[in-house]
Amino acid sequence: MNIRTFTERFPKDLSDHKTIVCVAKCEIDYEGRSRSQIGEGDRILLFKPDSTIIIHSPKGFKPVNWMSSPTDTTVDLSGENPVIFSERTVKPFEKIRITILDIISYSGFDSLLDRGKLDLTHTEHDMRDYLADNPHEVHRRFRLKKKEKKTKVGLIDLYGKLGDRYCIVELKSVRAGLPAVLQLKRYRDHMQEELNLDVHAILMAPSCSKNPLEILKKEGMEFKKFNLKKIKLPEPGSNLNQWL
Amino acid sequence: MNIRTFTERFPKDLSDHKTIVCVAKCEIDYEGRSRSQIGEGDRILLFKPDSTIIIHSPKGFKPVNWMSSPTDTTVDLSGENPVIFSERTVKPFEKIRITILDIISYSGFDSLLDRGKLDLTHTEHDMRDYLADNPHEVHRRFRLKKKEKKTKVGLIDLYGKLGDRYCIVELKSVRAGLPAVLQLKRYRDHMQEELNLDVHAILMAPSCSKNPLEILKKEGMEFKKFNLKKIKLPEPGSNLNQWL
DNA sequence: CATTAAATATCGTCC
DNA sequence: GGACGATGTTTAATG
Repeated sequence: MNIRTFTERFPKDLSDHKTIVCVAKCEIDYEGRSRSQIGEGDRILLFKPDSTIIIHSPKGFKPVNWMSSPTDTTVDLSGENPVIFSERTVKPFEKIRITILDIISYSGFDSLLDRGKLDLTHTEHDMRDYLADNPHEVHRRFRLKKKEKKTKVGLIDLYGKLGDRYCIVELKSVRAGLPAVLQLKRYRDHMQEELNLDVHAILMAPSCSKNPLEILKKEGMEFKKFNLKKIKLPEPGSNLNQWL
Repeated sequence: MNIRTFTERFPKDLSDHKTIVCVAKCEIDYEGRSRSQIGEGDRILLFKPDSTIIIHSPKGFKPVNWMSSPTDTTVDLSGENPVIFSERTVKPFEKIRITILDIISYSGFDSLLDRGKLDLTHTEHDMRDYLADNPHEVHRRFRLKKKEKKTKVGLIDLYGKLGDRYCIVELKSVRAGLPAVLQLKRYRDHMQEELNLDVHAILMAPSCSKNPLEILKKEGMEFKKFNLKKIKLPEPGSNLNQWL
């Protein structure tokens, strides 16, 4: 595979919705929400049928550059090196220029089909539903009044009462940090102002950072350990299994 | 390319640090911080030399599944279908199982080389440096005392004085929302407690959401519009040009 | 190793 | 389309 073959095969524009996987030595310039430039190097270029472009360096999780759909992508073959040029057609307006210096591999696929639906569980959403169904795991006397109660300063995960005292609960499926503690404090302060009553606030998470935990306690709020991993939840795919 | 060829080519373990790009019909199971399952579909599988695995569906920016380096990845060829199994060797422990149902394309690359260094500009960091050098753009009388001042409740972007009054500045390179406003309020409240003095607080960003802006004003803080795009900054790559 | 905040964050959902 | 919060966020900087 060389550049000549590339110029023959790469679509003039990508409106034919092919998937293209190309390994190439290239340079890349980007301008949009920020700007970037990267010089010569070998990268994996992925052009998706929905016009997404993703460019990976041989290291790391994050693409070195990318363009989110929808984009207009064309290739200019008039110069010495092919130049792929792509512009995002909606806000935020961004553009990228990929100068192809050498083609290492090129493959186009006409009809990749993925009807699979990702079934993701054990997220914070599952935690919230589980505790709404099992309020005693929040507190022996907790009675739920509302899941995801909207307020002017944000969404309270669980809202209810402890005896005749109001109680709000903030949930984190991963270790809680300062933002989580402040989020809870903000909800509590807002509700206390709203109700003109003392409101009990509980943070539930598998763990909490040290400094934020101190702040939480100083503010008279409560931390309660809760690990989603220890809870029996339907396995991913069980929604399908019901049909078998 | 068929499964037999795949079983011949795919390394028994990936310790030889090849880059592998493979398009395959597959099923994927993941378990770690959460759990996921996805049934049969055509996907692009990328195995990087640093043991990163990224799996893309033909749509969208985000991988449908992935594994961050470092991972131990092996393939089991004993059954009817090859099964790629990968485990993360450090926290968070995670694992993924990719069952290969059909191979559409397979390419291995021994020596992809990327020495390019991404030069990214027009980020919040550039905004902070620019305003530190041009304090009058914060306020006509602003005198900088410290960039990135550490406090118990976080990092203050710019810290200085307005006449004999203390002043803190929070910067956002993108539209500011509620978190930014509360971040600033937290810094201000902390500093006022610390100094036992009234502290002026300024939020600088290209724009600010409506509700947060109201809260900011009610709290006696100031919003000042600042758009990095309008500022002349060195182009990406200019750090290299110095040497030419 | 934990903490903290940025990111070209992306994505979903509600309004 | 804006606003808001979760994310298997990842990444980088810092103590």
